Parts: sequence; C-alpha cells; structure tokens
Amino acid sequence: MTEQRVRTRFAPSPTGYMHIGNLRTALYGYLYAKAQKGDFILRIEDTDRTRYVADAVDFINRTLELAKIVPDEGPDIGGDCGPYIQSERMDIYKKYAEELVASGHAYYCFCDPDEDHSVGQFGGYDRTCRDLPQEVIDEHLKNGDPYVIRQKMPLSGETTFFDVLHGNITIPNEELEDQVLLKRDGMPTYNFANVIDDHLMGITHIMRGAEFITSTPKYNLLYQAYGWETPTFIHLAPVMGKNEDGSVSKLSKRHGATSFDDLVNMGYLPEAIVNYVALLGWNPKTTNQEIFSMDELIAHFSLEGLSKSPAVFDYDKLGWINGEYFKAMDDAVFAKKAHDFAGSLPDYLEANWESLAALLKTRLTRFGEIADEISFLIDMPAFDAELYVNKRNKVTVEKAVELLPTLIELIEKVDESEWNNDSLYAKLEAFIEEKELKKGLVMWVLRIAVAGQKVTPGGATELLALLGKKISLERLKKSLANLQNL
RNA sequence: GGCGCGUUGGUCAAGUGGUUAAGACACCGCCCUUUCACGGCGGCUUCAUGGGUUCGAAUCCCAUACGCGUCACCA
Repeated sequence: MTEQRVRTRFAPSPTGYMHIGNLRTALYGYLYAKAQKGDFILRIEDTDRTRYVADAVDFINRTLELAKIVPDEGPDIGGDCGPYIQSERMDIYKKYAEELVASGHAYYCFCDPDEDHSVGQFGGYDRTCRDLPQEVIDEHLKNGDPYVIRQKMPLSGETTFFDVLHGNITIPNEELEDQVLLKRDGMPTYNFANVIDDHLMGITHIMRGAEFITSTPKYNLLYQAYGWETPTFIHLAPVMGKNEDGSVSKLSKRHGATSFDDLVNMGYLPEAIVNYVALLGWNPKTTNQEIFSMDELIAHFSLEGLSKSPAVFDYDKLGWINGEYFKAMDDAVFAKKAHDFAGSLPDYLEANWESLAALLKTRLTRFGEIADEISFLIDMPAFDAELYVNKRNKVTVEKAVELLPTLIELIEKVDESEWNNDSLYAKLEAFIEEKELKKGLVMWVLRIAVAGQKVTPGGATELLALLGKKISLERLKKSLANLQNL
C-alpha cells in the first residue's frame, strides 16, 4: 500500500464570525496536515443562501491570516480541485445526485416542504415518495414541478464507521432518515456537498465537531454507493463555556467573547489565542511544555493527543498564556502594540509611553486592561486617607502628614535635568539613610500621595518620573492639603 | 422519547493492570521587594456511583447516574 499524501480541510460557512470552536477545528486540521507534510484546504460552504453574509470570505481569510493558519488551496489561492466555493459547484452536485438516482440509491421527492411529513413525536421524514411509479415521476419532471433528491436509506441492518478518537461507532439503519441531498433551489445540503467535495478534493482526514457523529453513517452509505474510499474521521469534542451557576454548556455568546475577533479586540495576542486553543482538547504527551509557537505546535502535533471529552474555555489560563507572550516580547514591540489600546493620552504619558509600557508588561493579562491600569495617571483618584495606612511598613495617617512636607521639599529641589527614576531613587535613599527611616515607610507615603491609589504599576519613584516634576508636585501638595484638612 | 457520545482536582490535563495518581492555570501561604506584578519555595483539592474480572483496577467488563449531541430543503 502506497503512502497517501495527507489532505485536510477547513470548511466554514460564511457567517462573518469565527467561533473559537471553529478556529480550533481549523487549527487541528492545519497542524495535522503540516505535521504530515500534507495539504490544508480551505473550502467555503455557502449552500444556505438565506444565511449568506457579505464579505464573509474576506473575513475568513483575514482571520486565518491573523491566526497564521495558511491554506495550501482555497478560493483566493486556487489549486487543482477548484472551485473552492460550493455555490460555484452546483452542476457538479446535480450530476452526482442524479447518478445516485440512476443507481437506485436516491430518489426524487415532490412533497410540499410545508406539509407535515414527520413521523412520531420527534419528526423524521416518512419516506412518502420512495416508491413513486416511474410514470408519476416523469410526469412531475415534465411539468417542471419543484423537487428535492433524497438519499434512500436501508431500512434494516446497521452501519458502522471508524472514528480515530471514538473507535467503531455503530448506528441502526432505521435511525437514518432519507435525508435531502439536493434542495429545491438546486443547492446541495451540507451532508451531500461534503461527501462529494471531500472526495473530489482528495481529503484524507475529516476533522469536525462531534455533533456530526450521528450523521456520519449517512456519509458512509454515500461513499459506498459511489464506490469511493471513505476518509478517516476525527470527531472533535465541543468547546464548553462555564455558566454563572457553575454548570457548563457549549461555548456561546452568553459566556462572553466566543469568537477569535472578540478575543483579539479584548487585547489577547493572536498567537497566544492560537496557543491556548491548541491546548484546549489536545495534549502534546511527550512534554509538559505549554508555550508553543506555530512551528512547535506542528512539530509536536499528533492525533493521539486529542481529547474525546469536552473542554471548558478558561479565561484565566488564556490570560496566563497571553501574559507569558507579553513577557517574552521585546519592550519596544510591546510598547507599540500596547499603545493601540491605551486610548488618547496626555502629553506627559505620551512622551514617557515606553517606560510606562515597560511597567505594564509584566502586569497585564491582555491589552484591554491598560485603560484601567493607567487611569490614575490621567486623573488623580478621589482622596482617601485610609490608603496611607499600611501595617507592614508601619505607616499611619499621622506619619504621612508628618513626613510629606519634608519629602515635598526634598523633591522640589531635584532639577528637571535629573528628573528620572534612578536619580530620584538615589536621592530618596540618601535621605532615608540620613534620617534613619524605613524605606518602606517613605516610599509608601510618597507613592500613595502621588498616585492616590493603593496598587500601582511601578513604585513611587517610577511614578514620579512618569508624571514629571510639575504634575508630581501638584499631586503631592494636593494630597498633603487633603491630609492636613482632615 | 429513540439513537449516539462523554465522565481523573474549580479549570486544562498526564496516566492504557502494580505510580507517593505527573505538570499547568486558579486559589492560599512564605520568601524576594519602594506597593502590585515578576521570580523562587510550599500548600490545597481528583479517578461520577454500584457491581464484577483479577493476587492487584483510574486503567478491563456490566449496570446506574449525570452531562452533551442528534432526530431541518442549517451547517
């Protein structure tokens, strides 16, 4: 047996929205193909005209590009198996559907879609048109009556297919509906177009959501009817979200951000999202490493590491991974990217952005937190004497009132040319030594007085340097006045 | 309801008959420290339940429970 070149595909419908679960499916398909030195194909499944969203294909392309998932073949790339947009392949589906009718595996159905042909409480088509006499069929066709083509399922026995994750799965044939293959508007259904395209495009491994497990026997029957070799199926467990009551359900809007775009807009780096999503349902087995570049993911990827049970999307872990990416970033690069999320800044922060960004780098979980982190540098928070109280450094309001005037005096003497973290720190240190004070005490009072907030990115002198002499002194004096007026 | 899939700590998970049941996130504590963060050290908490099989079971089998999916001219 010759080694077959691995070909996987990502087949989204153009909705203008890339759900995390879809992104993960695309990623795994890509990783597997690349790990096997095979091809990854992008195919657009736009057979539902009512759902079509303008520019959705561009959107999908942009998203994949951001995620660094690059197809080898696809609508804008071309390839030997095009077109890669299903609405442009209608004649192909029609031909194959008719072939199936001719071979007795499918039949024309003229039922009115608004009529109820369901069976039992839970529906299912009642196979009304299964055995229409040929004359009746010809008559309908001659009149140009609308029709669909349905697959003729065996009524007994069972169908088994193999799934890499779940092993053999067997489903009784009587559970299988005579599903529509070709719709009234001439478009194929998802279940039909998939089989045709996957075969014609030489797809060897099909990765898709576990929700398709139940319909897979219908695929197998189709492959058998055509005498085609069935591809390898890999049904991925869904990505779940945690509800407020602690229960979990399939990740959806109510869980907050659920699309790749949402996450990027919140300030997570695309590569961090991809890294996290890869780990959500896959484990590298041979290593405990958690931070992976795309190349490393490809190098480590194997089907054995895929999990068959659902995984809950965890923002904490995503944030941690994102933070790791931040820490690994070059300061200048980080500053540049972070700036886009900072909003409009006052001049003194704009001028000192690089040093502010350096302070933020190890403290962020995502860029979206920046505004909250730095708002105290733009507007002094409301005065609160309690902030001066700190047990560990033995700071009290009284101590602060006593100490602050001296500190202001000292700082006022620092020349503009020396207004930077190192000199400010050196001068304060000298002062602390001379007066035999505790460093924690002095720095605490100073930091609170200039920041007006308990927790800050950076210490007292870093904040002074950032705010500049003029604003720092204004803030310190205002704080002192507030303290004295108590 | 039928059919199908799933179940190791709060979360992601390793583990494939014999382990002190890895590791990570989160949480808590300690150290470091001009606060916080970073970094370092430590702690907490897990095999859904009940039966088997076996000298021995998280690992194999069977039930039960719970969760999820599916039953469209949507994908």
